[in-house]
Amino acid sequence: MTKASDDDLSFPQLIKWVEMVTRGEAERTMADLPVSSTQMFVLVLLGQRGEATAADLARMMRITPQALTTLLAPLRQGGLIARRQDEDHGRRHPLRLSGAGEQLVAHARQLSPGVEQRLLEDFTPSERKVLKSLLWRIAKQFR
Amino acid sequence: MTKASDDDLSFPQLIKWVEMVTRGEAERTMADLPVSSTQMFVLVLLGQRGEATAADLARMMRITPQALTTLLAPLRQGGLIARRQDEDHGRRHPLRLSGAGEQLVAHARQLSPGVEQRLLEDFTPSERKVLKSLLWRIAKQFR
DNA sequence: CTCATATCAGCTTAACTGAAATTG
DNA sequence: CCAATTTCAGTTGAGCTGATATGA
Repeated sequence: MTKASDDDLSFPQLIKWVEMVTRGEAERTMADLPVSSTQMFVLVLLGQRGEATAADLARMMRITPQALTTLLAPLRQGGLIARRQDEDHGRRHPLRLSGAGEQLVAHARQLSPGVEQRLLEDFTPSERKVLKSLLWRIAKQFR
Repeated sequence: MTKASDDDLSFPQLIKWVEMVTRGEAERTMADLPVSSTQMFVLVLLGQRGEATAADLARMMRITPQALTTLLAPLRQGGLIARRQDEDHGRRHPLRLSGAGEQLVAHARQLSPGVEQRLLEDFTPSERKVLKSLLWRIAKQFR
């Protein structure tokens, strides 16, 4: 039995640490992709949603709509995202992945298991499943 | 049984999402503290270590030593970190929390349970424990 | 009028690369 | 000479606030 070091860090700090090392690992693995890890996350969320406005995405990520506008700019400019005019609400512009965007997300997805393997090397399949399921329950609240 | 939506996102993306919403929650809770969430994380790591060089911290966080130098600047300038000269290795400068740094970390720690409670509202105590223990095992590899 | 959406402008912070000095 | 540590300089990305325009 180790000396209760699980409690040395609070939940927000633990998440921060794991995110930093995961991002480090992922960015080295996906260095040749034309988007940053945050931009990729926007694409992934959009792919999962099918269609969403910029305001929707900002709420899901808990950042300001302004921050999302700047995140979106290079993605639109790179042709990864398509925008249409909402028929009923003139101010809303629903977004979706373009064909190129879908391809890029699919490509990134193929690289993910390698990242996971390096970080969760000593986890059993069951432990991995439990971890992802618990994380998913947190994220889901912001879907 | 829900339709296996746990697999819709890869592990790196799940972590990214949870970190973003956690950071959002934590920064609103700790808005009056004089450091950002990343700066606080440096302080927390240092507090846990007792003493560490800038190069040590950079390795733990998987960022470049240069990035860490810039993170450190406001912390040293704010008197939250003390630096000493290593007797044996002239180039090494071990760091530790100052009294003010320790106080600030302790204060932030008091605010953490509120953040955790809002994010893990529907988690049982046992589920919270499992989650933190699994996250800790990932982070530990970079200690 | 008010609320939501979208976007422009300007700012700060947190990363990066490249280069240099110092020490073992 | 080489490797590790620290730091300076310059750059980019990702957040923020404030302001503005438009539409339901």
